[in-house]
Amino acid sequence: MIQVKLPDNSIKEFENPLTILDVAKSISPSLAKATIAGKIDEDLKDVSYLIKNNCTLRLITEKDDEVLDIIRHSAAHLMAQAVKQLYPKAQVTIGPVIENGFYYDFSYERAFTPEDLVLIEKRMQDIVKSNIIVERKELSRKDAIEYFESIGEKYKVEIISAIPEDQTLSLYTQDDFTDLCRGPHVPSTSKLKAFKLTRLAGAYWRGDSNNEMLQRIYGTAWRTKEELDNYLNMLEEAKRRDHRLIGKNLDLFHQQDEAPGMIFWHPKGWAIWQEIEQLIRREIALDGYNEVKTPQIVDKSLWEKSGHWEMFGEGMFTTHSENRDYAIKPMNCPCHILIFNQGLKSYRDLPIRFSEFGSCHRNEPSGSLHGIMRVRNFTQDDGHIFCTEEQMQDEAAKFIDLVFRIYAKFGFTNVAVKLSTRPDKRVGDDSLWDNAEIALAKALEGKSLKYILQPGEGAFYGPKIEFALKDCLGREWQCGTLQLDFNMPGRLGATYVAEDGSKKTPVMLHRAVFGSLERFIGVLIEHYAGNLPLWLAPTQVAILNISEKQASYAFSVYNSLKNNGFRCELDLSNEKVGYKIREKTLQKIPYLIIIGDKEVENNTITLRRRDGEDMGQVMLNQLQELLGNELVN
RNA sequence: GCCGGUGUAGCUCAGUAGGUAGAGCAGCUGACUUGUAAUCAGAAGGUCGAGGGUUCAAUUCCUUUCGCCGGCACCA
Repeated sequence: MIQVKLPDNSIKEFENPLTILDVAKSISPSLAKATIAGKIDEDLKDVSYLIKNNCTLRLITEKDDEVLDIIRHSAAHLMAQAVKQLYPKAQVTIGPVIENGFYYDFSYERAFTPEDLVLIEKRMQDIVKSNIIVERKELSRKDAIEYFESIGEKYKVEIISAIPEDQTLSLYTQDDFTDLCRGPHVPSTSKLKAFKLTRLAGAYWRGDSNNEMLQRIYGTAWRTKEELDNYLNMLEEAKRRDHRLIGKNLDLFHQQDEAPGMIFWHPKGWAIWQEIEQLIRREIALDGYNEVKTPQIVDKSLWEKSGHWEMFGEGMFTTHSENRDYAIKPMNCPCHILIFNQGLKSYRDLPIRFSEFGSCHRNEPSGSLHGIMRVRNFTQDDGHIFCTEEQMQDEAAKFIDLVFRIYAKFGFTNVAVKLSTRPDKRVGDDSLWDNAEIALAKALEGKSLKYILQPGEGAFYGPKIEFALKDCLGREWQCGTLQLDFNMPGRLGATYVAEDGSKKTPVMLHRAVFGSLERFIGVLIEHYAGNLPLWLAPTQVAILNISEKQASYAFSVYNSLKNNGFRCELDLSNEKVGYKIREKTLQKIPYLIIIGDKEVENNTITLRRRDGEDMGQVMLNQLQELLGNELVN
């Protein structure tokens, strides 16, 4: 007798082993039809899975969240089947599920084209219509290798060879297509109702740039057409929010061929920058930082001592003068140590906190550049804290508070925290790394912060905590960082005199709230879709007259606001007010002031908000109060 | 850096089986003096990313190169 416990805690008893589908059938035919997989105890299984022992079972239908991964994985197989039918010479490699979809990498004699994509998707639809049964079978390694060798799929053979000997291998077959896969999968292709192939790309075999480049096709798949449409709309929305587009339309900055990866900030973009920079200045002053400024170009020997030359020499811009070689600084930390090294430091001086809006250059690979998010010249809101080992945990904790405090001022409250530990390529011995990693973990645990561990992702000189903020579309942007460094101060000869009179090497914390100001502004633009809050808006108020008659009154309103520190512009152009409103609204200016004969007569202005709300007539002093109240930062 | 795509007026884009290009908007000039998301008219605006080749002739074909876009790889 087999007992199967269902989610409502009822127990069904069966005489003989039976499949998950049989259990579903025993409940109702409609449920059997809707069942896509089953969860036996904690494992997802195909509906064909044979239940032999007592277990708990939850039937997975379209309504369950678990079904998404199954659908996406099956969609990847479906795509591979379509590709093999259309292009028999293509070899399949891997096809995993990713966020929102799936991809499959193929080895093929030529690149796929957008036209191919249309054909492939069409063929996928045909296979769905034919309602092909998806069957699972298990094979020994030897048989599996033999099978894939017989059909000429050498990548699959390579994959199987890398799978541990003791693991059972399962194959999934749908009509003429068989793939190696752990599963589970949908029972038949008709379960795949909402998918779309989204893009083509090159991708290295096994993710290694030394390997052959494969043809990757990305797709997305969902439970329903509606979910698919929602996702596609989200992609469209992301396009509309693209900082490169908004940056151009709002005249914030530009980039051009002569300076790839560099930014030309226009007055409006720079106004945003300055607001942010000043805010950080105010906030870190509260936390005891002292701002410094260090040279842009420093002798190569410093970078050799710091270890950067060996590690990142390729990525540094260099120059020379009178037989000396220099590097344009890619980081500020060595220079901050040089400031620390001036004069004798006592333990009583610690912690010392230096901050710098440091303009750094890194010769990033051309293919990695992206708008203002990934550039070759960026400005770190950098800071280095020199302290004793006893102080470092408090300093780490203090910085964590600072990060959350500043993010909140920009409306970011959803922050992911990650701890990255020692990478393969690193400096310093393991005992130093042990201490550093433990200290960071303790600082996080002291704040009861949940964090994600990222083994091997640390910097070459120390482990780090990363702060990634989530924007309104749920996208994650890594910004803040806190890195503990037991190596560089020693390499560059930093010391302080301890209580016992001995010379000791301080611990250094590298830290940045935004990492790159350029990138952060890009994130802000996309998060707000250009509708920046009043305090950040490059132009806060635009004053529009109805006709020439009110020009001088409008000008006096403009002057009054300007003299009170508001960023405003006056539009006396010879256009209809509807035209001016449209123009200024497209510029995403938070407030529009409209001035006609009525306003002149009553000594008022009429206020219209960016979202279109007409706020009626207000007195000028009321306006300043209203705007002032909104500028809480 | 790698794979693929792409580069035409300030912007968004059309176009040429090879015969040196066209629209809308913006800008300019003029008229209109305007009440909450585009008033009308006129004139003007381009080494078709850059270099080389084929050709009587190249923006178009070939080639090199640069930038940009989508991924991959990288990211102190």
